[in-house]
Amino acid sequence: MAFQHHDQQDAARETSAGVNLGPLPASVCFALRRAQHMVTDDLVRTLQPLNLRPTYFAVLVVIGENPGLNQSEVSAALGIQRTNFVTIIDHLETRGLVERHPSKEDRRSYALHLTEEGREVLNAARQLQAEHEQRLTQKLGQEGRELLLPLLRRLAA
Amino acid sequence: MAFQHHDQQDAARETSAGVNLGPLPASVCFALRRAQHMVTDDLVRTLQPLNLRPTYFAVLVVIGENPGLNQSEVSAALGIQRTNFVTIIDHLETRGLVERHPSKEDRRSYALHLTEEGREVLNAARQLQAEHEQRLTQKLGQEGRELLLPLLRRLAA
DNA sequence: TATTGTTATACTCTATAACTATA
DNA sequence: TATAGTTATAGAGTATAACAATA
Repeated sequence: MAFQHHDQQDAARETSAGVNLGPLPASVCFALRRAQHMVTDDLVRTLQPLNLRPTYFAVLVVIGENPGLNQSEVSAALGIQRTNFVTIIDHLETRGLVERHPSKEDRRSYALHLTEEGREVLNAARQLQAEHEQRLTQKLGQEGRELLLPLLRRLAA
Repeated sequence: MAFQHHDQQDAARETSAGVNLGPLPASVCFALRRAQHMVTDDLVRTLQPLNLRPTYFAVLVVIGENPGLNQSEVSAALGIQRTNFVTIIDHLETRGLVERHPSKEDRRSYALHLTEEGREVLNAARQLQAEHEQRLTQKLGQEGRELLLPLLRRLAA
């Protein structure tokens, strides 16, 4: 055949130190792991000045876009278990970025809202995150980025 | 309207529950996170019958392909810190899959080798991992997979 | 001095069981 | 009985500092 199967070559790829990694470089799981490590590290450093971890940023985004949701709704939208979400909201509330308002329809739940400072921090974070995203686009190319995102969504679906 | 410009809509995409996720669905970092979660879960379930986590599988692969390496070399090849690698090797040695042989050149370090059982488990794991990989290829399409891997490597570089 | 393996430690993320107060 | 929020707990993964033996 005219074109070679690069998958076969991938299977024998070596690191810079000459270590044979076998099938790992051709594995989507391990490639994802390494890419995510680098990208997350960059986003963590980018949001460092605001003392915001990526997950906390995502929570601010969702509450900012959908004020009044309760904890179960926000955590479900982000794929976080409600049990693990309590600590996150506790932290954001202690920092004065989020408020738990008593819900009028259901006295078991809280309606989540950003404070004024929460909105300011969120706006600053969105700016920094956009710069981080632009850095990735430079790495991938605009076309590369537009190819990558749908492929990742297919994997997550 | 029948068709829409999906690029623009990404920034306002909603979940099935109607929650607005703002810029998150257009973020490479968050898309990576979700994809990796799904893919890793599948690999974990796939290797479950062998009681092998993906990281432990990767360690067996590297030792199998490069017998005689020491702990620092294997851990560096996989991007694991040597300090965190100790527990991993302890576990694999206790299970009888890996042996630490005293190195003849450097009495500080061990030469790592698979046991016979280690080779058997590795072979079985490679078979299961290949099936997992094929499952992902069905999701992505062969072309999708060949687009995805180089993009992920560019991010990790 | 530098490196290999090691221990101790800590922080994040994730996962499960069980409780309380409401519905 | 089911759900929202909570607590307690445990397992991974990842990070740094410091030590003993050896180079």
